[in-house]
Amino acid sequence: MTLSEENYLKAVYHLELNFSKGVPTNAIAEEMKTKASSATDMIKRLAEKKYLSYKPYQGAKLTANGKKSAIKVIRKHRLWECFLVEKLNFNWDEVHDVAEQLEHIQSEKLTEELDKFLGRPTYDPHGDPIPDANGNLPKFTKKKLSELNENEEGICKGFNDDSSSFLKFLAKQDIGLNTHLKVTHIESFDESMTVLIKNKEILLSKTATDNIYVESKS
Amino acid sequence: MTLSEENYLKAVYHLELNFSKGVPTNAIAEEMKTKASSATDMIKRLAEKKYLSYKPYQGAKLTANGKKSAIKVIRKHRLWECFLVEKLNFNWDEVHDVAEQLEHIQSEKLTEELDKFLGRPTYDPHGDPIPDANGNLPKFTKKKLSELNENEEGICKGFNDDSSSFLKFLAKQDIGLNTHLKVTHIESFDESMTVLIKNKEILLSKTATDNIYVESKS
DNA sequence: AATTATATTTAGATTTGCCTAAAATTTAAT
DNA sequence: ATTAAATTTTAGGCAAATCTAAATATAATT
Ligand SMILES: [Mn+2]
Ligand SMILES: [Mn+2]
Ligand SMILES: [Mn+2]
Ligand SMILES: [Mn+2]
Repeated sequence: MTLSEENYLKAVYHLELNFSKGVPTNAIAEEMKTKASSATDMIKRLAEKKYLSYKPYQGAKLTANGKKSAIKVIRKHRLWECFLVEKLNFNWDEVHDVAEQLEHIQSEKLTEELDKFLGRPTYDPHGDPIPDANGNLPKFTKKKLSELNENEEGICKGFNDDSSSFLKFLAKQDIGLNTHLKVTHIESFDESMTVLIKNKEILLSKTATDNIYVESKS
Repeated sequence: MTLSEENYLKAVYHLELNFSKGVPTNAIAEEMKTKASSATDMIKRLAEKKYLSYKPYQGAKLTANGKKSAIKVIRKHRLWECFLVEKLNFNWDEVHDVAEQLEHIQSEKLTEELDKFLGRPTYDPHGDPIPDANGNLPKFTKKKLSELNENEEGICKGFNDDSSSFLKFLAKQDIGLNTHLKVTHIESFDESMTVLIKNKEILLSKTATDNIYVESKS
């Protein structure tokens, strides 16, 4: 499997969480920052190789095989992110791009030994669960911050957007993994939220609260 | 620079040690396990990009720029080999192929932090010197074991052939980095050597002694 | 139901890296 | 100095991954 094929599989895997039927070509193209025609070509190749099923105009669905392959790549990505943060002094907002490269290194032994070396972590620096060697993901009851009601409390458990700009924004607001927070007010007209964090009240847009996962404390 | 371009630069760098004029196309092709025609194509591209100078039929010579790029890749290769052996329990005879992949990861910060994490090592698990961030190599007065005379003693400091089969052969003979040895006899007709290592006498072919570097103890 | 708009696919090109076979050049041997 | 052998280059093609522009299918409007 080529590097590009792996990236497409990963993209489809992530998108399947948001699409009940097949994942549309356009969604895949957007995720891969490429054109729909390129996506079509690659989807056909991956279908040919039995990594996904595909009917023209009906989108793509990963096969069991494709899902397994995607999860392997995601496992490596998240393990490397742990390594960079915990061993090499990287900040959590600067690991993603390097992990995008490291996730394609092919060596079962390397992945296994890295996992062992890191103490078999279950979550990456962004709170995302790390699949084990068999592809099993730890259970994860995540809820969007935007789903909390006024006066509800929660603990930050992850983020939907892994981009450096969003993570830097969070750092500036003093929001990190396991940060405790309380919703003090929801502005009805634009759904923006006032949140109490470490004795400071901060205002978060709906766009922001949609991308923050919390464990409801109730 | 593409992954393939980096590998060619590295190949030319290593070959320049054995060729006083330009490195012949055939030598590059052989090192890259490809055909002379492919090598010609790539040499032209690298010359176009000013990584090497090239006159048809006269072979290739790295420019200062090309040499710098090659050394950067070699630095990463050897640092990763240290990491695999010292942190991830790899055996020295199984790190090369994985390092061939890892050496292409692009991140100045990663290389620098890895170097720091490993304690700024100066030699890799095979005894090869690791260039520093500026491309400077530690001085290295290596001599082939085959150059020693009868009754001379030496300390093993590195190997020319990094292949798994050769390293496994060395392990079997109990030869490793810093192993002390003494030449007890040289068979004149085929230049094979009898060497005393840890109170055992073993016979080594010329092919073997040409690939073992020692520091003469005299 | 017909029309318009959107999504998707196909057609035709481009770049990188590789291949084989044939031509050209350099080197070695008669 | 010719001829023969080895090396190197050129010519022509192929597969992966991408692109733009045009054609086709599906979805939304009137
Ligand atoms: Mn990431
Ligand atoms: Mn992550
Ligand atoms: Mn190596
Ligand atoms: Mn080495």
